[in-house]
Amino acid sequence: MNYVSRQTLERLPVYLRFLKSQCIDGPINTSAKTIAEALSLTEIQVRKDLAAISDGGKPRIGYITKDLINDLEDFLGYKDVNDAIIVGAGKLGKALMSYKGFAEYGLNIVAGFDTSDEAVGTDEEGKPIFHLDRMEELCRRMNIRIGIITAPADYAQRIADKMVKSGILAIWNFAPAHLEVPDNVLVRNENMAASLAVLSKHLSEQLMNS
Amino acid sequence: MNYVSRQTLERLPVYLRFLKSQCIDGPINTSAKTIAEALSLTEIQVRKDLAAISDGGKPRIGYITKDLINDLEDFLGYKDVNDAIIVGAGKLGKALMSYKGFAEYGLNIVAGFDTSDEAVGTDEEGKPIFHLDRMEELCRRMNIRIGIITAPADYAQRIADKMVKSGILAIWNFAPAHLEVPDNVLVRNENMAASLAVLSKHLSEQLMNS
DNA sequence: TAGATTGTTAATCGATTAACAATC
DNA sequence: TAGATTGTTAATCGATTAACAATC
Repeated sequence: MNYVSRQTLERLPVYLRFLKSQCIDGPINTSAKTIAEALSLTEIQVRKDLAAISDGGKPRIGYITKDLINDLEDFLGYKDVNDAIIVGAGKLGKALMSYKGFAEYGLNIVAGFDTSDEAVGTDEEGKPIFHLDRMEELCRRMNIRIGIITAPADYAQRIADKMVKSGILAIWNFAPAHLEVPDNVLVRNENMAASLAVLSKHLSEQLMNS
Repeated sequence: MNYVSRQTLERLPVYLRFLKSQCIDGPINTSAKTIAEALSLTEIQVRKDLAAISDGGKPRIGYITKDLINDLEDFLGYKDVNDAIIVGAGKLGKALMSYKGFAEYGLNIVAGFDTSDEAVGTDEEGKPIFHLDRMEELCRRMNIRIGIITAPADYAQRIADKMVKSGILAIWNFAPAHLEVPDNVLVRNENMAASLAVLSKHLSEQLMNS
């Protein structure tokens, strides 16, 4: 499979979502132009992205929708299930635990962990919340590779350390904290502050010009 | 104030967070090197970013921590309060409504909206949840400019349209949907599927090489 | 065949990095 | 003064866009 840049990789699920959304009564073929227009991208970019992960479309016809969906799902690994655990069973943590949509992406959150007496021992949509002390053992036993951090920032680094020790290789970090991890471990920050900065900058520019 | 690229803008809150985290007993001065090492960035990048938004540091000394914090907060508008509303009072919506941390960024969620009988009429951390029909009137009356979408994808575009009609200029979209809005309105997608794609790609690469 | 659409090669654009002069 | 650290100008790098040949 070809090399795919970070930017391309992030667009692929967007293409897939669009293709699936039109699939029910959908056209047999879809052109790069159609996709580009629907998603406010350029035709050329869509073609280049798709060239990297599909066997290619046919001139004058476009891509076979069904095959393209298939290729995207293959490449993104949506058909394999990745088990994950989540640390921090506050409101955000519980919201993610009970979100049904992740199944579509092959993400399966198997359990939550916390240290508070209130949370530990309860369930969230049938998913158990254990004490943090039991995390390593469960991760090892179940071969968990993905960890999600929804704990307060002060604990984030310690949790990340614990995750690394438990064999986790990819961390999805919702805490406003920079995490230090070994090279083979990837951290993806869901950086709310960055998003807010972009929103609020746009706002101040808009209001300035009026 | 200088032009600041999207990438720089997204890093600024990270610098600010670091500076604040060390401020209590913190050093009077902070160098670009210190910041870069703490955040796994390069010195040069930090300097260039900071040059755009501060009066500058002093050779051999670095930046005056207190002033730098001040400049960053000014630039990012953390001292002004931006009121916002949120549509979709499910678990994620409620989690965001009750998150105290947004205050630090100058974001103030004033109310939630939903259509379900269960949610409408209730409170979340003292913030009322109204019926969606009342959104436009409240936005107009309170001059709301920021809207947050935490509703199912199927409703996202209709909600966005309603937000635009209500005078909202910046939309923070958590729904897995592409939104069409006028040019003067900015959409920031919190694209979970993109994050998962990056995590899962890393994982498959790591597991392949072992 | 004609023409729409693909994939690729080259050009452009913008962000990051390097080199270096300025200065406390 | 010497040397650490700043800010700026130039070089590099990578992603996007444009141009165009290939083809169904």
